[in-house]
Amino acid sequence: MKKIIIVEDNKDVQEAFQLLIETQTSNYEVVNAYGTCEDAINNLEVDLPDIVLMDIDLPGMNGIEGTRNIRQTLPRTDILIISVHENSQYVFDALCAGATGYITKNSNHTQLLRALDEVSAGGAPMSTQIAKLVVKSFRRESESPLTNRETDVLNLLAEGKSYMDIADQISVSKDTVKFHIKNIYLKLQVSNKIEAVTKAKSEGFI
Amino acid sequence: MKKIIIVEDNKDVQEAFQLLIETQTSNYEVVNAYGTCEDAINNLEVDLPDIVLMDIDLPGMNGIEGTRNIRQTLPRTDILIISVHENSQYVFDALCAGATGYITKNSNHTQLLRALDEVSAGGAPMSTQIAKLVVKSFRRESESPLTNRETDVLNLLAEGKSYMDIADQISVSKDTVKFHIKNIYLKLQVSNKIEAVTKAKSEGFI
DNA sequence: CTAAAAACTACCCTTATGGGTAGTACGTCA
DNA sequence: TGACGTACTACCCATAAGGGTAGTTTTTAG
Repeated sequence: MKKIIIVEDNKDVQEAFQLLIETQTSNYEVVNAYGTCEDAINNLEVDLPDIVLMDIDLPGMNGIEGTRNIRQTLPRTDILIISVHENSQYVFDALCAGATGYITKNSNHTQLLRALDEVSAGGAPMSTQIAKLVVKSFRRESESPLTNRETDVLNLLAEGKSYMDIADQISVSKDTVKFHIKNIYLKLQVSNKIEAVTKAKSEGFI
Repeated sequence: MKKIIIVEDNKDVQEAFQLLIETQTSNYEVVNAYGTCEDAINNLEVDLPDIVLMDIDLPGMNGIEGTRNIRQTLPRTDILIISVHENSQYVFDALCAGATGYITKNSNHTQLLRALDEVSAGGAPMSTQIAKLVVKSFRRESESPLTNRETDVLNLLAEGKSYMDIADQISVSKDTVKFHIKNIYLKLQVSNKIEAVTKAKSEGFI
């Protein structure tokens, strides 16, 4: 039997979740429900939840700070964010804070219960649109101003290779490598390796 | 009717997918199946697929390069990776290359068909363990071996500052900065700025 | 076919970087 | 109290990196 606590300030939603879990499942029990993270955190040692269902918009400490906080105390507890926000910043912040999954409030009952099962199975449930956001964050969209050769050179530079290493690897002279790098700096408006690599990475050129 | 192409060198798997899609769905049709990315790419303009089912281990161009390539030609086509690898590097590389979803080959028929529906609905299907990997990548767990001072120095280094810049900024001598950097290299087992910054970032130290 | 764009080579010069070695000073934990 | 970790300073040396200039060849696009 997995112990669940709910952190949700809207009483109706809180009760709906509780009812749903208690009537529709036999593997989960809601040991407590709180309206604020502060309250939940104060009782963590007593509740020892396996799973926390966490809202984001909460009075006082928000759900993301709460997530970070709870994970420090109970690192093995899974925290499932249930939020109205599909905004990418919220999602990433929550995941960075240590949330296990992120589903939206408009998910239906079946989806919520499946999410609980997925969490228990070591998974990371995310609603379709959320998963899309996460995947999108891995993608590079923008057009690179760099030529293929320059991109090759920059990639090697990013690996920590020296001019000579790069020259050997792409079979050109050291001066040619230097030439390409000078052009890269010009295009990216930087003046050293680190800045070039950092900028190129953030822009998705490499 | 969504058009699908399959890129998979194993004939049995290829035919299994094809059969599955043709017999179990009415919204999808397999317009072609190829054993290599090269073949698939050569026929892209003719096939104009809505969805590409892509293997990773392929003779010649691998599935990740293939994904990058296809996305350049047909940016609106969804590419669903179907791979045996649950290795995080493969997953991230695939997502970075522009894959829409990543499911493992041991997924059952229902899961594969659901993945197709999710892709069509604008989602990003991932099998449970894959989603977990992705979520984990947002997390920072490890303890930094660096002292506070070293971390400060490394952060400035990561901004592209020179030894002198850093010295001025933290009000120590250039030699002291050098000293810290030497220790950073020692601790991170690297030998230049780029490697240090890259490693520290990937380990979450900065 | 021709004019760019891209890739390439070369040389000069200054500063930055990385590696080695040798110390001092301060706080803390055993 | 004495070893250890941290922070700091200093000097030497070789090589890497960055910036400037001046060209040739190859590819690509109009």
